[in-house]
Amino acid sequence: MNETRRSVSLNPATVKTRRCVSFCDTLGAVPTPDPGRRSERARKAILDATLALLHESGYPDLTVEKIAARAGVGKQTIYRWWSGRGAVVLDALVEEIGEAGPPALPDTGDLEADLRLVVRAIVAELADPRLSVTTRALTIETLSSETFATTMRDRLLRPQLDTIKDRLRGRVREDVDLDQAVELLIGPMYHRWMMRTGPLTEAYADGIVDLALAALRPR
Amino acid sequence: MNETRRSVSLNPATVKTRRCVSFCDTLGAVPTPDPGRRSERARKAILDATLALLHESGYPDLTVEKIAARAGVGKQTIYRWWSGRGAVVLDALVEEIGEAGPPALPDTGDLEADLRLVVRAIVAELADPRLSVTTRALTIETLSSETFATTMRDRLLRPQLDTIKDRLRGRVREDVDLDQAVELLIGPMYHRWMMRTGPLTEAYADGIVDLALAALRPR
Amino acid sequence: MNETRRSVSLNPATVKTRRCVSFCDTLGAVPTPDPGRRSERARKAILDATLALLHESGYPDLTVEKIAARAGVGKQTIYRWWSGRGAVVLDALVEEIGEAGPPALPDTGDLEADLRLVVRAIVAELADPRLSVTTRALTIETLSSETFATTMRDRLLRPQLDTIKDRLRGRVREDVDLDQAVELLIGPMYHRWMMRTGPLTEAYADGIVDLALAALRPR
Amino acid sequence: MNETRRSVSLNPATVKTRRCVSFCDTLGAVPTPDPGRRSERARKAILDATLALLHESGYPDLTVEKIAARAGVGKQTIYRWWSGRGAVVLDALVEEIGEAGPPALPDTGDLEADLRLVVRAIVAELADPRLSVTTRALTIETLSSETFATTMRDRLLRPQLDTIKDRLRGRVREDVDLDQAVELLIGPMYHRWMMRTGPLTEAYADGIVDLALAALRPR
DNA sequence: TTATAAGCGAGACGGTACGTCGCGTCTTACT
DNA sequence: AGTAAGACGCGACGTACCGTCTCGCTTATAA
Repeated sequence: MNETRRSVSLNPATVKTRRCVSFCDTLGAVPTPDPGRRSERARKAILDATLALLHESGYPDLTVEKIAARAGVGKQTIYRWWSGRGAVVLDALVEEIGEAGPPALPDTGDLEADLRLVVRAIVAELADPRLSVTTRALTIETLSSETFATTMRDRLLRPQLDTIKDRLRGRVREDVDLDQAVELLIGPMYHRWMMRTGPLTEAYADGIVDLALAALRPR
Repeated sequence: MNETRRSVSLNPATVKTRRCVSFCDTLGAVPTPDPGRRSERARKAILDATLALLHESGYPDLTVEKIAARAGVGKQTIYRWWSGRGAVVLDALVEEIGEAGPPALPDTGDLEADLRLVVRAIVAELADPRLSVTTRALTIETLSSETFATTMRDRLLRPQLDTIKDRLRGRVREDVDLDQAVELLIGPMYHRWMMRTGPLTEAYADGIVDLALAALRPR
Repeated sequence: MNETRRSVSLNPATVKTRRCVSFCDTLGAVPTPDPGRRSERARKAILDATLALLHESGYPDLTVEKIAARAGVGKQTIYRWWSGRGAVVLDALVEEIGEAGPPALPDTGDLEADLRLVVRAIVAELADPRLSVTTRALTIETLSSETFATTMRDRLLRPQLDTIKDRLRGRVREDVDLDQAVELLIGPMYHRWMMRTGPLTEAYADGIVDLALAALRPR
Repeated sequence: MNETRRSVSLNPATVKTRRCVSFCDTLGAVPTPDPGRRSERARKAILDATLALLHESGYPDLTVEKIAARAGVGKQTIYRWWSGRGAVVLDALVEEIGEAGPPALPDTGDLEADLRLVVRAIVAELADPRLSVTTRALTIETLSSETFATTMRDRLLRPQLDTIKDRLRGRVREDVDLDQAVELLIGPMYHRWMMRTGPLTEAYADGIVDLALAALRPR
């Protein structure tokens, strides 16, 4: 595979560095007005605009003002229902992923083959600059806000990890903690992706699966 | 006192160096003024102020203007020698870690015992909110800027990973890629830390070491 | 002495942009809903809330939204019957003054003594910050809207001026225009009050009466 | 001869909904940064833009944001030196009037003729919608903010009144207070203008002068 | 030994985005 | 139909920082 790792982010010399946290640690604490009166039209327009802008210009250039303008919506309508940029992005991505349905993990009976598929898919997504913008955005926001981290973990991450976890259950050494097992599979990829310590290729994905299975497989 | 803290996770054997040195060398974007005339007083004040603010209010609240004010320095003096907030933070952390000395990886001959020590130390640091601010800051900046990511990886991360890599060399299965091996050890921890998917305890550290060694150990 | 107005509280407050409006009766711009179904309870609550807020925080801080909130009324109920803040205020003040009854101008037969009384009363009211808020509010709205000005002039001001005019009739030089005569008496006070060009004292009131009578009295 | 005033006013027919404002009562209290560093270019651009917008669209449509945009200036540069819209307008008008020089009051030796000229000029200005916009704006602001009132009175009004005052000195009854005398001349006009209680014509101007002189002239 | 040019502190500048307030309109559910 | 409640699109507010740009004022060579 190629090394065309892309960069969502820009050179610090040319980019107006903005504060990474627009998310104000009040994710669940938005005054929550009566949701019955909420305009579904506005909600949808906002989430759509967010995704569009995110894919067009990346997370650092995403602003509440641009979202509002693109969505044809007043800023207040955004702040009424979300606490800030991060919260909107999270919802937008949840929506996006939700539409795509739950992550499909094949069950061929062959654990190694199945895992290889999943891990390769994740690696491919991380390696693709277009696809990984959102992951990058979520990760930044996760690091910036504890509240965001919690929500993001429960709404987006956990379901995906659980899928893998369920798949491993009963198929690995009995003394192994399943959460640790999943992280053994997932963690190295994310680390390499974030730190750019090496190429994200299919070969790499396979290597990780081999190593993980070597550790997990019943003897 | 802060001198006592050492960042196991980020320790570079190298930079005790100083002077000019900002990672803007690699950037080339800054017009490189005459380093001979640079005020050491200002440089130190800036880095100190940066660390102080970082520990007081965290990375998201850190701004160039605040650094300048706290350091009693003109903003231009910052922009003259660094390309922005991220660059200053990187230098500040390099300084901080440099003072703490190189990371000590014991060599008892017992690979498992040695790794257990290192991994436990890293987990301990990540688990401590006070200590992990800096790692958090670096990670955010890494995700935000490719240039930063490169510098950070080469100057801070690589040396540390190489220390572990060297220790593993010749002591693991021959068909294992050493970079992958290191990430197998390190990645899960960082993932759990970032995503808050579980507790960061000594037991967890030991579990990771067990799993990794199960995968790596020659049969 | 007769109180033509009462008012309370002054405070030219903070910076804010507000909309002033035209008065709706004359405007005809309001779709004139069926007045038969109008809620007297709401009407009263709105006017009361308006007066209360006016006296508490002054005209610049008075907003339609605050009136509605204080009155326990939907904003639409205000906009249905009035064209905006100014119109509500005018009605509220008409109500307030109406309750106090029409201004009584004593008729002792001594023109100078009578005028002295009236002019002193007006000066006293203008000098009292608490009482002059309402005058201030009406004047601002008058300056802002021609429609309001007309209504306000006809409903509030003219009756008062006519009272004085009637008293002067036949008691001043024959060649004098009575409207000008009244303004000669009234104008200077308002000018001094608005522009704060000097103290508003009884002595001043008397001085004005003296001057005006010197101009008006038959030789 | 130059025009002593320029000012402008709003066509009553076009008035519907407008904004009134209050001046934030901190006119003299702006933190006053070092005026030595102040950019004359920016200052001039702001005042020019303010006058232009004022004459184009009137006071109610004047906003700080528009001034900044038109002047090619950051909003902060306005707020750094003024407390708000009212303060800028005041300065702009002072500048405008300052450039025109002090109000020229002819001294023909014939007091009545001279006063007739002045009063006719004022009446003409008030009667002209285009010219009286600014007077209207200043009056609203004066009524809304005590601080504004003070500054406006001292910087704009007093000089003009003093010109008339000086002219009256020694030419009127000795027992007359000169401030009251000036207000006797000026007050009725402003009252009629504001309250729209009658036409503002030359005949009216002359009538006021006749009445005032009847009161003031030594017997 | 000056002059001279660099870095320096200070902070104003043109901007962008923030999060809030209030406008006047529109919608919903209730009376 | 009028009402209480309040969301909506909009526009302006006043603030925070961005990165750039003068200003004097040291201060360390090079003339």
